[in-house]
Amino acid sequence: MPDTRPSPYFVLFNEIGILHQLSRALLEARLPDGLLSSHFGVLNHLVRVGEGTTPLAIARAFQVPKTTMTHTLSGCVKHGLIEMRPNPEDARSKCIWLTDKGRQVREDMVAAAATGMGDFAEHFPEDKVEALLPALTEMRQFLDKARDEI
Amino acid sequence: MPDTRPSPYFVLFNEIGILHQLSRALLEARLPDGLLSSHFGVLNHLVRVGEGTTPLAIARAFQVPKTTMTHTLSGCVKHGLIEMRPNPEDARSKCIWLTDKGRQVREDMVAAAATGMGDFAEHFPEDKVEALLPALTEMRQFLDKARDEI
DNA sequence: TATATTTAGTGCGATATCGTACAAAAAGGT
DNA sequence: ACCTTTTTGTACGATATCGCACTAAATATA
Repeated sequence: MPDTRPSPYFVLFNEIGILHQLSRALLEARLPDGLLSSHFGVLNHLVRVGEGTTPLAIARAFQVPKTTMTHTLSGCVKHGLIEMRPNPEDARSKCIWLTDKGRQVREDMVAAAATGMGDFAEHFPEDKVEALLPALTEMRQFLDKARDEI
Repeated sequence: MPDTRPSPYFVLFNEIGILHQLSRALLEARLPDGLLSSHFGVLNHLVRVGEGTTPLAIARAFQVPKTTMTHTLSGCVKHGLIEMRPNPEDARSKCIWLTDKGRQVREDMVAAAATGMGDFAEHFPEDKVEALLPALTEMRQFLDKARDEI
């Protein structure tokens, strides 16, 4: 009789998958027209980490293949949220900058997401969430390294 | 000057997105040929929760749209991992059962994933992971309900 | 019973994701 | 300087995802 009790690791990654699914669906339900959670992620990243980074750096930050990021960025360009300038230090590369519209849209998205987050925040106060972050971040960093090695 | 410091909620969902990305990529790198993390999830679910459930119930469990689950299940059928029988209690519905091959493949997948999990388990012992699960599960359940209401 | 509403699953179309292969530039080795 | 290897971004094709619309069956209502 083989094991049917799942190891906590499977449960963990299963929960993470579902949480990702749910949070994405919930966010996108509140975003305007064709805006996607991936676009939101990029805009947020640019504001937080700083503009002027390259597509590859962004892809690495989100741990998605660079082709995926190319596609996502082209979607942002099509929506007029970002612009791609040549990289003065590397002719192969590009630099990503927010447009004014992109900054504005990001503000709106944050606001929209925040209202949707209200109920959530009531049940899960900031300090409770913050308590989770170190472990999750540590796991992320570990898997990040493992990805290169394994 | 608008806020650039992200709320812990954004960080949380960002980490979850990346963790999902990484764990999926890591798992699929160890799966045979065309097998996908979604297939693995379905097989695992059938073993854990029990066979004979319906496509819709599985879709709800993973919180994906039912069309997505239809597609995933048809992939499993094409790989000979599951079979769909008519639901004796509801002629519209189907019941999902593992095939012998499906059970075998699931065993192999679990083994393959487990070897890849070895390093991870060293750094994150079971009890550390278990300590995280209640909060994550609670969040999942909350968002689950919120999805219907909002 | 007859009709309306809800529910389960699927076909279809649009789009996202991602692996492969590629071109151009950069970096390293001779 | 020349050649090789690595790196950056992209085009392309295959497949996954998912919203919409539909059929058939079940359920609720008149």
